[in-house]
Amino acid sequence: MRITDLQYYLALTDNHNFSQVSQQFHVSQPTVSLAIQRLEKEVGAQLAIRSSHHNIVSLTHAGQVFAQHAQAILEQYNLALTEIGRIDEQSLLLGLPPIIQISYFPEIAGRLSNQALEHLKTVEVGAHKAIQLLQDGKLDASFLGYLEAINQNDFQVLQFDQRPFEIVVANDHPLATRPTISFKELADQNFILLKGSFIHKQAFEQLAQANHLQPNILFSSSEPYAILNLVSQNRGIGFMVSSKNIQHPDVKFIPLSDPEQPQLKVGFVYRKSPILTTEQNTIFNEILAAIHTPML
Amino acid sequence: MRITDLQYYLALTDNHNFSQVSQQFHVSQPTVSLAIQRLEKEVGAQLAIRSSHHNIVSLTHAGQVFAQHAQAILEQYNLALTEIGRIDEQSLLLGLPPIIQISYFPEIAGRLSNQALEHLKTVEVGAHKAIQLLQDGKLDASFLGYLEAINQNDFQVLQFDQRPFEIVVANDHPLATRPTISFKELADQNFILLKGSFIHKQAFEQLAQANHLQPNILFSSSEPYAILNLVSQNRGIGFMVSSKNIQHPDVKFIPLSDPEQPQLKVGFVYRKSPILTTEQNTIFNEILAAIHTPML
DNA sequence: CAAAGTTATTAATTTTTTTAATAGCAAGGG
DNA sequence: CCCTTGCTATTAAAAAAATTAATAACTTTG
Repeated sequence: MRITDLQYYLALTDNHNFSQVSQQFHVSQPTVSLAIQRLEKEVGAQLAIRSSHHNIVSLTHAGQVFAQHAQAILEQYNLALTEIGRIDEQSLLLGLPPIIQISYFPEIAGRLSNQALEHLKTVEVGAHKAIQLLQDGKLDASFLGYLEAINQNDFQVLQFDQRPFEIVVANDHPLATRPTISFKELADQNFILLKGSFIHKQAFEQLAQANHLQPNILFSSSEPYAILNLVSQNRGIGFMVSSKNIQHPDVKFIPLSDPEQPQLKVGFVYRKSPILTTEQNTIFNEILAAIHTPML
Repeated sequence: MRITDLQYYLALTDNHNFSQVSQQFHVSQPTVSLAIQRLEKEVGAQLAIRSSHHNIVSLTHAGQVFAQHAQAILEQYNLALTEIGRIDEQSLLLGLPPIIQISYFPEIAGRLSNQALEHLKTVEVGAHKAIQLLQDGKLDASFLGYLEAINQNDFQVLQFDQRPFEIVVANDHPLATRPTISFKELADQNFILLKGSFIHKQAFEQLAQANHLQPNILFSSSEPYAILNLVSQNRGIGFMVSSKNIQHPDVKFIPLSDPEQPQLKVGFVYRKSPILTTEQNTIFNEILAAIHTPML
């Protein structure tokens, strides 16, 4: 069985037309015809039901089953090629969601050696995209921010921190003296949110829904300091995970008192048995050591 | 890329010897040599480090990465062959753990049409083995008995019932009048357990451990009625999930009062997007309908 | 019933794979 | 040291497999 035959077959399952497949791959029509016959002989079952009827090639039951496996094989094949293609770059390619980049990565980076930092490349991705890229072999590992535990069979997810979302108000805001605030007290406030952070939005909506509110969102910025500035001018209030990396003299972070509140969970994810060069492995272990030390 | 080349390569990763691989596959040594060269050319990287040195062929980093993918591809290939090989039998092959066979399957079978029952074949398997066989394409679906939620990415697990384990005593046993019993009261009892049911054993040990006991197990039988008989003769007490399919006039099932007690969870598992013949699909849907009706 | 669109078959050609023979290399034993 | 042993690579020839162009055969459609 050859990979090209599988490619023809998979194209056929899309196309339902031998001739078109042959054109797609710049080969003659009998090539495709014979390729499919070869496959059928090898698996011992008819895969496609041909009809000189215009346009209609349908799959047998075996053909449908086989299509799934053919796809899986091709994916694995492509994965192999991209992964091996990436080997020469001796760096470790890391996914980094925006929130982590802001709130955690400075601290983690501080714990890494220069040698490790030099060979570390990061790509900005959300949690969903990160898993996708890992699956495609386009990332070696990724940080993740999420609200609900992530379960991915083939990947190891290490959760290394968790912290609540807080309300940000100006120091001279009426709420600034409060030790805690419940979300439903904020029905009339204007919110300034973090743009591009799917997680902040998700957490915000979760709280809004639980409290049956539809809070007004004044503005979204992808730059946390822009938000703190606007908050300090009392243009609105913020909703953000507190972090020692995000500070402003004129604003105050106030915890929520809601009994059920979303928590930002922060994790590190990688293939269960990653094969790394010794250089990559060194960096990898440094990162693992860094996240195993509690965050401030 | 051909499957046979991958087979040679994988054998080589075991063997570290081109000549032995060639003998294994009854081909000449240059065949293997050239196959590996072809692979290396196709993936664009050296895979094996040869040495005319006796016995030492080692893998490059790329070679190790590629070995993983080669294995995955071969597994998928074999899976395709076995699955397609099973298609002709028009029946649905179902895994059935012993406990389910005794406690649930009679009721479920009663809800199926004759047509469905005729084409249903069952294989006795534990939960672990069931998932293994599903992954190998050797089962279409399986019932599962388990204590802790099962998480399997590629499979759909429907939990359709859950019930506690109970103590079985003879009607004239001193404990027979009790509405409930706590497990730690049973330290001095002789137990008669269900043999071959990994789940019963696991639940029993869980309770024993939680109560810091090492209860005496008098006997294990794989036949539930043998247990009930012995219990009725006051030879010992039983530990079993109650079921209307397992009854005996001279014994009584008594619930445990322990706050934390294991529950037998009963589920049905199948590939997320199963491809079934229309006949199989009919049976499949009947089973789904049957388990969606609450059990007695 | 002819035209258009499809897949299968055939025989010739081309490409790829396999082989037998052999070269070449390194280690180990006398 | 040299010969033997055990290995892989390289050849050139042979065998096998894949591809093609040409064409047959079939079905629907106008």
